[in-house]
Amino acid sequence: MEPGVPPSLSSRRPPDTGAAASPDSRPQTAARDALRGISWLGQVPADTIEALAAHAVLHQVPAGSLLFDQAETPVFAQFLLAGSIELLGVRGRAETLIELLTPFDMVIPAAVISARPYLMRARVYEAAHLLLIPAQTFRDAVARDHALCAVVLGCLTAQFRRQVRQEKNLKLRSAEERVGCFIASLLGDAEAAVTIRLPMEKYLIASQLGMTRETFSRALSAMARFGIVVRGESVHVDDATAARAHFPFDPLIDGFEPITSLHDRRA
Amino acid sequence: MEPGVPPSLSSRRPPDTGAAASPDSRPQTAARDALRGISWLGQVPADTIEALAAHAVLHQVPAGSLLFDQAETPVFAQFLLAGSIELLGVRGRAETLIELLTPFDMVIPAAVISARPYLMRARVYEAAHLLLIPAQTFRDAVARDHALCAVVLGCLTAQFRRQVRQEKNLKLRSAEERVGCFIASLLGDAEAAVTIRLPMEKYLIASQLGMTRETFSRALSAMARFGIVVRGESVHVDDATAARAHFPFDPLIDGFEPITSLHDRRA
DNA sequence: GCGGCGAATTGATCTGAATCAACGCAGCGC
DNA sequence: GCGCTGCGTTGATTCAGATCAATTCGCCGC
Repeated sequence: MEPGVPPSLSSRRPPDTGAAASPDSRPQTAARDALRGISWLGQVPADTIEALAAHAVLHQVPAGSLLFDQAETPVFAQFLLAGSIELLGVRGRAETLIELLTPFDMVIPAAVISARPYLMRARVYEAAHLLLIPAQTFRDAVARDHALCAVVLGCLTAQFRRQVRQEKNLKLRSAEERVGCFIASLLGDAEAAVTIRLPMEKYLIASQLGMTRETFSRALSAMARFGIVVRGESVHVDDATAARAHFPFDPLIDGFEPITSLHDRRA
Repeated sequence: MEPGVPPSLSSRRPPDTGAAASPDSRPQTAARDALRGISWLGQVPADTIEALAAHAVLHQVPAGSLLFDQAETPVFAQFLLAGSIELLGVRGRAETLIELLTPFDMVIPAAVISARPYLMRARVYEAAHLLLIPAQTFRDAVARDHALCAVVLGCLTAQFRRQVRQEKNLKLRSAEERVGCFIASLLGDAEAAVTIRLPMEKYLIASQLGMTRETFSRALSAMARFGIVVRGESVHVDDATAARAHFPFDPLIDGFEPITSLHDRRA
C-alpha cells in the first residue's frame, strides 16, 4: 500500500541502550551547548536548561535505524539536531508516511507529554543527531518551569499546523499539482529561465509528496507542457513566472510553519 | 471532490458581533460556571478562571453557521460546550473535512496560541454552545499562568493525537473496513445477536469516515456478508463477537484520546 | 573491461472509490 | 389531495493513481 519505503529496513538499534552515546569528556557541557543551539528554547531559564542537560545524552543514529515503534511508551524526550526522521503509521505490513521531521524539532512531544504510547513508528531517514532526555525528567521540568511549558506548547502548535497543511496538500491537490507546486517552491523569486537542482533523491521526494516513484516520474514528464524539463537531478524551467502562475503558492498549504513562543509576539 | 458537505451552506453569523450573546442577568457568573464545567480545566487556579470569565461571552450558534473561515486571524479563543463543529480544509470550491470537534474541546487552539491565520474553516454541524474569550486575553492568561499553559498543552496534545489516528484510519484502511470498524465500535461488549441504532444520519457518518454517501451505502450492503444487516437506522448484528473479529479494534487507531494534564499522572 | 545493483523510466493493467444519473420514499407546507 | 425538497439507494461509468512488469541508466567494485 505504501509509497517510498526505504530498502534498508532498519538495523534495529533502540536508543534505550543509552550507553552507545558519543563519548565526550564533558558530556553535560556538550548537551548544554546543543540545547543552547536550539533557538526556540531561548526563553527557557539557564537553570532549567542545566537540569535537562544533566540527564541528557547525545546520540548519533545511522540512516535506516528504527528509533522506536508505535505502541511503545516513550522513554526519552528527543530533540532532532541534524538529519531527518520519518514518522510512519503502521498496520500489519503496511506503512504510511505521516510526517518527515527536520531540525530543530522534537520527536513527537505529544506522546512524551501525555505519557501514552506512540501512535507512529519513527525511522531515521538521513543519519541523525539526537539529544535524549529521560521522559519523566522532561515532564517534570515542563511541570515545574512555565517558560519551558510555553515553548513546548509552541513546538506542538507548529507540528499541529504542519500536519494540517500536509493533509490539505494531499486531499485538495492532485498528484500532478503537488509535484508542480513542489517545483515552484524551489524556484525562489527567479523571473525568467532557470536551472535548479532537486534537493534530494527522487524516491524520497515522491514519498514526501504522498505518491509512488512511478507516479512522480510520470508527473515530472508531464511538466514539460509547462516548460519544465527534468533530466537527472537538474530541472530546467523556461519561465519561472509562468510556472508559478500554473502552480500558485498557497500560503495556507505551502507556507512555512515556524516554531514560535507565546512571548515572541507580545511586542 | 468532497463527501458530506451539508446542504445549508451557513447563515453567515460571525461571532465577532459579540453582542448577540444569550442574555443573562449576571453573564460573568454564567461564564464562570461554564468554565468550571470543563473538567480538564480543573487544575487552573480560581483567579485565572475569574480573569477569563470576566471577558467571556456565551454564544449559541445554529447548525450550518460559519464560525470563521480559513485565512482569518483568530479573534476569540473558543470552547465548545455543546453541539459539534466541523473543521474543513478549503481550496476554491473544494472542501475536505479534517476533523469533527465535540465537547469539551477548544476550537483550534493552535491558531489562537500562535496568533496566526486559521488554516481551516469552522462550520457548526449540530447547533453549538460556545464560550468566547478574546484571543489576546487568552494568550496573556496562558503566558501568565503556568497551570493554564499546562492544560492547554494537554488539550493540544489530544488534538494532535486524534488527528494522527484519523489520518491512519483513512490511509491504512479501505472504505469498507472503516465502515466495519465503525459498526464494531458501536457494539460495546455485546456477545451474541444485537440490534443497535445508528447514532446520526448516514450522510453525516459517511463524511466522518471520509467517503461519499453512495460508497457508504454500498459498504453497508456489503456488510451482509458478515451477518450485519442495516435497515433504515437500525443495525442488526447476528454475532457481535464474530463481527469484532472481522473488524478488529486497533487501540492505535480507534482508541479514545482523552485530554490529560501533566499533573494527572504525577501520582 | 566486466558484472551487479539500485534508482529511474516507461508501458500495460487493475482497482477502489468518486461521479453521474435515475428513482423510491419519507416528511412538510399548503 | 398536491408538489416540493432532501435523504437514501442502486446502477453505470469514469478516473486517478497504484500495481505489475520490463528496460535502461548510472555508479561502484574488481
